[in-house]
Amino acid sequence: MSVTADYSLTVLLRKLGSIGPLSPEERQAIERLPATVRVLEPRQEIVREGERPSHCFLVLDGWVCSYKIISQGRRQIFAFHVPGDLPDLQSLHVPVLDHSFCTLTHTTLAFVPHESLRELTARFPNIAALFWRATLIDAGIFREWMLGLGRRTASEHLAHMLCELYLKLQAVGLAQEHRYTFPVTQQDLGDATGLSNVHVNRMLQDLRRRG
Amino acid sequence: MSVTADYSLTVLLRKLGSIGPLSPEERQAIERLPATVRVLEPRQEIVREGERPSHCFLVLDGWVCSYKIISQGRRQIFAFHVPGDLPDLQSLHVPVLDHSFCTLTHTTLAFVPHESLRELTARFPNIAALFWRATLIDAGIFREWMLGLGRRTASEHLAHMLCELYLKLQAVGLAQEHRYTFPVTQQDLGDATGLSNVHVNRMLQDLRRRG
DNA sequence: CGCTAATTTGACCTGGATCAACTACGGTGG
DNA sequence: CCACCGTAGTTGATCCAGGTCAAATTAGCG
Repeated sequence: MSVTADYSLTVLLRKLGSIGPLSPEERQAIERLPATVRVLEPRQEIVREGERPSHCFLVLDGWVCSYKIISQGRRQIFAFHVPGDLPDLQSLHVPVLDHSFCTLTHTTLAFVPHESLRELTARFPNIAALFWRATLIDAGIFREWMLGLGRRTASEHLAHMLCELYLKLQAVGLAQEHRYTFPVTQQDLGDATGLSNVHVNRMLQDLRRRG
Repeated sequence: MSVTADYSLTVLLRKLGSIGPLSPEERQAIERLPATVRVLEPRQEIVREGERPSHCFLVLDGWVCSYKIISQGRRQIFAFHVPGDLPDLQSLHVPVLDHSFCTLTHTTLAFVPHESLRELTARFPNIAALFWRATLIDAGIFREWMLGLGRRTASEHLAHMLCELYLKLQAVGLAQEHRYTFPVTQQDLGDATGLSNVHVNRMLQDLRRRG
């Protein structure tokens, strides 16, 4: 883990801008948020279930996922987080984390003190509303994942997830022309879809065959 | 569907009180919320995916669930809602619903205009914070369901869900001494756990056998 | 070029689905 | 009071999507 002072929070502006309009003052306040930047290797833990973080982290570059592990190493991934996301925003309101976060790729994160975020949202209710809407959008994605986990076939589920990620990346300008780089292991994809890595592999081949 | 003027929102006080403290003024403001009460039969739709509701509904009595249906009648239930819950609170911030709600039992609902709720939360930021925390708690439950859908065995999943419902009912005083009435069909339980009604039946027998 | 992690392939197995019958039970109407 | 019905709950037989295990083949990468 290394620390650097050179960073830019514009990717957050882009994300919030895709949810609703921001005034110039609001943009400025966001850009001036104090942050500590850290660069992490792939597969490193960021915060663990049970901790009480004092900062939220913003993904500047790379991919992160949230997950939980139960007995016998069974793991369920709940979400993939891409640049612009604030994966543990909820720690502002629920002090102890009920799940963990780790990196999937080389990743750059900006850690912002809870206190600064609280000031920001108190001063700009509109930003608070955008954060709130962002979590409601995430809840909608959760529901879609549940539908896939419970009631879709393996290939439907995978196809749906790939499309969803395309849309998510497109919103922050990281995907165009129906293409994007997908730096996730088939094992991880399995942990997200509730499938085994072997079956993920076979279903992906099947989807490729069908276009 | 019948309409009556005789109702009490105290069950909401109880629910919010189990999340955080409420001042006397706040309690009063909640009790004075204008509401239209309706009594519904079991298995009736309340609001459907795609609608733009102008009211939120509060469960006063009975059980409600949120769900989505995909091709070939496959249905996934996302949550069970019991008295004190405001299942579609999110419609305050995301105008069009992405899933549906229906009753499971004879149910009494109070419909509260969005406008009144917006006034309430604007006037009492503490109430807004409690609502916000309530949705974060729900998100935590969503994650637990995903874990069950994706990575737990059928019996683990069922057992977990039954325990969770016990705790939820206990919070509003509807369960004591490790007992509660569970008015849900095995078919519905299957749609919540991603299992078939037949397998739910067998797993319940198995759990009963083991205590 | 060698090492490690990821993907792919094949053989075989199993948890849970499906289908179909049968039972229990609370109405409801005669 | 009983015959009839519709809705859940049970049970049994059979099937298959997806899991498990293990080995083989790439893909990176220092």
